[in-house]
Amino acid sequence: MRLTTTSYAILGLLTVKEWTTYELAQQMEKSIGTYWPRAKSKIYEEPKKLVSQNLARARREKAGARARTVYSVTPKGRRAFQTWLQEPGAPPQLEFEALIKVFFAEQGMKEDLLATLERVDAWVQMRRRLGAEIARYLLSDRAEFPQRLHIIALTSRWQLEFTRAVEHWARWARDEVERWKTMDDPSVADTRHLEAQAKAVLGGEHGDGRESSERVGKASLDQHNPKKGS
Amino acid sequence: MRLTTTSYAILGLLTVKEWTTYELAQQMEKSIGTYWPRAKSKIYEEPKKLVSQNLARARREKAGARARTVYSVTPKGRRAFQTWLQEPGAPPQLEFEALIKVFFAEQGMKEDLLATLERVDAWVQMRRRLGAEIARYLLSDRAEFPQRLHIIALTSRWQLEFTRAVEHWARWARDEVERWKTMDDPSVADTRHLEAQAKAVLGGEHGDGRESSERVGKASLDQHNPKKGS
DNA sequence: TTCCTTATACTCCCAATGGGAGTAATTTGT
DNA sequence: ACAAATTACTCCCATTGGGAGTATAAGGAA
Repeated sequence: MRLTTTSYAILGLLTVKEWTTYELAQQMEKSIGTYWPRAKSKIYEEPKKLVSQNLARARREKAGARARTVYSVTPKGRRAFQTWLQEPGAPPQLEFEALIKVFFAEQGMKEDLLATLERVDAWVQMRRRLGAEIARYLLSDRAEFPQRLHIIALTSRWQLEFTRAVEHWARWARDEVERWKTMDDPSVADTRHLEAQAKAVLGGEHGDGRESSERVGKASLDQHNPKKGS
Repeated sequence: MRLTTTSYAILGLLTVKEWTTYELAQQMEKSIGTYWPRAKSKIYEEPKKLVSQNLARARREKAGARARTVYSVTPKGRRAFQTWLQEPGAPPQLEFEALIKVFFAEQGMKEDLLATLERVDAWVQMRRRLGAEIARYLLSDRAEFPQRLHIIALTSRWQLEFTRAVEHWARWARDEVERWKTMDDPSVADTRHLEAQAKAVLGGEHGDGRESSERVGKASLDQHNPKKGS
C-alpha cells in the first residue's frame, strides 16, 4: 500500500499532536482542505495505512459505550515525514468551472457572462469574510497552536493572495465585458496584458533559432507534472 | 448517462468548430487544461455521450487506410450549451501540494522550506515563459481564432493573474523565511496581513450577537460546493 | 424531564476519474 | 531509406469522490 500526498498530509497533522479520526477529517476539511481537498471517506482510510507501515500507532479509547480511535505518530513516521518534506511536490493545479463558461461566453448573452463573473465575486466575498474570521481567531488567545503562528501565517497569506487574484480578475473582467456592445466583436478586446507578456523576455529560455512564438502553435502546454500519488 | 462539466467543455469546443477526438483531447490539454484538467482517456469518451443525447453528430472520415471521427454540434447541442452557460458553476478548487509542505515545515529544516519555495518560483518562471509564447502567438497572424480574441484575452488574463499571485506569495514567503533563525519561533512571524484581515469588516455579514471570531473555532470552513458533475 | 437537534465516530459502496499501456497508420525530418 | 514524431484511438485497473447508512453522546429548548 503506497503512501499518497494525502497520507503525508495526515502524517503531518500527527506530527503536531495526536488526533481521533473524526478530528483528522475535520482538520483536513478546515485547514488543509483549501489547498488539498479530499473526500472524508478517504481520510478515514489513511491513518490505517500509516499504522500498517508503522508510521503511526492507533489507540482505542472508550467514551462511555462508544469507542474511538486516537492516532499518534511513531519515530519512524516522523522520519518518513521529514524525508517527504525534502522531496519536490506536484505543481499547483486548479479547477475553475467559471472559466469554461467565460471561455465560451460568445455562445451566450452578455448578461450570462456578467452573471458568471458576479457569482465569482460573490464567492470571493464569502471567502474574504471567512478569512477575516480566521485571522481574528488566529490572533486571539483562543488560537490552538500559537507556537505554529509563523507557519500558519505563510499558508493563510496564500489564501489571501489567491482570493485577491480571483477578485482582481473578476472585477477587471466585469468592467471589460461591460464595455462590450456585442459578444462577438474581437476589436474591443483589452489586450494590453497580452502585449506586455509578449514583450517580456524572461531568463532561462534557451533559444533554438526560431522565434519562440512559432513553437506554440502545436506545442503542448504541458506542466511537466510529476503525476501520481495524491 | 448524465453530462458532466467536462461534457460541456467538449460541447463548448464543438460550438466553435468541428474537431476530431484527437484534436479535442489536444485542445482540452492545451487551452482548457489549465483550469479544467482531465485525463485524455476520459476526453475520448465524452463525445460519444454527446452523440447518444443528440447534442453532437459523429462523421467517419478515412485518411488513407486509417479512419478518424469528426464530431460536430447539433442545434440541440447548441441550445443545451447556452442553457448550461446560464447555470452557476462550482467555485474554484485548488490543489497545491507545496502548501502542505509549508504548513508542516517546522518538522524539517529551513533549507527544505526554502527549496520548496524555490521550486514553486521555478514553476512560475516556466509558466511565465509559456504565457509569453502564447501571448505572442495570440497576437500574431498565425492565431487560429482571431474572432475569439476578446474572449481568450479574458481567460489568459486569469492565467497571468494566477501566476503572478503564486510568484508574489512564493517570493514574500522566501524573504520571510530567510529572516527566521529557527523553524519554531512564532514571535518572528509577519502577521501584518492577518491583522489587516482581522480589522476588515466586509459587507453581507449578518451579526448574530457574538463576536464573529468566536464562531470560527469549531466552524466548518465549508465552501458551499454545489458538488457533483465534473 | 423529555425531546430534539447537533456533534461525534465511524463503515460501506458504487459511480466516476486518473493515467498508463497498448496498437497501428501516417507524416516529417535526417 | 529509415527513424522519430504525430495522429488516432481502445482498454483496463487502481484510486477517488461522495453520498447513504448506523449508532452513541452531548447540549439546548419546551
